[in-house]
Amino acid sequence: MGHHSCCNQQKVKRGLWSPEEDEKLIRYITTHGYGCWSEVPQKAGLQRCGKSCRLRWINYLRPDIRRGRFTPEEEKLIISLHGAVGNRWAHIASHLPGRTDNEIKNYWNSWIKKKLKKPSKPSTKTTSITDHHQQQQHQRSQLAYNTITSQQDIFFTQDIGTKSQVLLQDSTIFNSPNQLFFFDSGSLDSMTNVINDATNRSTNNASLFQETSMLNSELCWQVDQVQQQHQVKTSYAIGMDSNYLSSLIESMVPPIEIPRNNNNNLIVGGQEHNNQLNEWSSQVDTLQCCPNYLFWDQEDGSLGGDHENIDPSTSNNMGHILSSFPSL
DNA sequence: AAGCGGAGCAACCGCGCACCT
DNA sequence: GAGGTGCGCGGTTGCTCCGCT
Repeated sequence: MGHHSCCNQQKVKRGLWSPEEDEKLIRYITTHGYGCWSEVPQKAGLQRCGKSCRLRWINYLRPDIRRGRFTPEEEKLIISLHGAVGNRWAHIASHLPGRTDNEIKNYWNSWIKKKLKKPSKPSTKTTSITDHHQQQQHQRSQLAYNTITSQQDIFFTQDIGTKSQVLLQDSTIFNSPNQLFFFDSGSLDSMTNVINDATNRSTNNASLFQETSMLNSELCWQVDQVQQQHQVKTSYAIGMDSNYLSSLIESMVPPIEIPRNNNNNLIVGGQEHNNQLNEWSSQVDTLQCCPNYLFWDQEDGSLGGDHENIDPSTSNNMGHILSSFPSL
């Protein structure tokens, strides 16, 4: 990849924009539109590179920019979306009209720093979260849980394992009656196979992971308050990226034997798997799981709309999910 | 009042992707 | 297909402001 020619010019100005420059840019774009950004500075009489003009316009000068404090609703949405898509600020911003990715990013960075400085609520139940990254994720999850207090909270989450782990650790999380969790999606074939396989081999937990075939199509995991004591009555599992499998299974799988061959590799569908499946299954092996945590019931609700082709990795689809989300 | 440090935020940098030639 | 260019995005930097000592 070569350098961008517009940014190599010696005479381009950098640093803060003056009001005169702002005015020139606004005047030009409002009359001509921006078209090709690399041509904007020349045509607008600015000694800036096109990139700089674009950034200034998008992040500051656009007429539809909303400034000022983030509302609690916006905060919640940011938290939820960040849980779902991570640091994809542009995607998050697309769900917050008038807010820019830069603004959200800055807000998150300062906000998260502030929150993390506060001593986190010590967990009453101890589970081996020794890894630093896991601790960070755990903190983030706790943060989300502590922050979101409405009755019907929605979590869009990538770190499904962390959250489910937290759920299992902390019964107070179940105090909210209808919490919904969205997970990023990916191929579920192998996971479904594993779960099916594991379920078939489980004698004591036949009710677990019922209807695992639905894993391929559904996207929501609903926690029902009725089932307190760390038991989830109605759970909808959904498309998950393979990256999340380990922690998910870690938290959900009942204490069953995962079939392995002599090389300690996982056997799924008669085939040996020595990839991620082994990673998570090894964690499963060592984790203490409550046998009655999860029930996978037949899906009887719908997120609304046609989500056959949902690709949660795109903001549009996430927007679709959000907009079609049923009011509970 | 001056110095210092942290918070907030605007802007830059570097990379990846898409498109065009 | 390869190279050039434009755009968009996430990460980072550095400036300004403000509170504290």
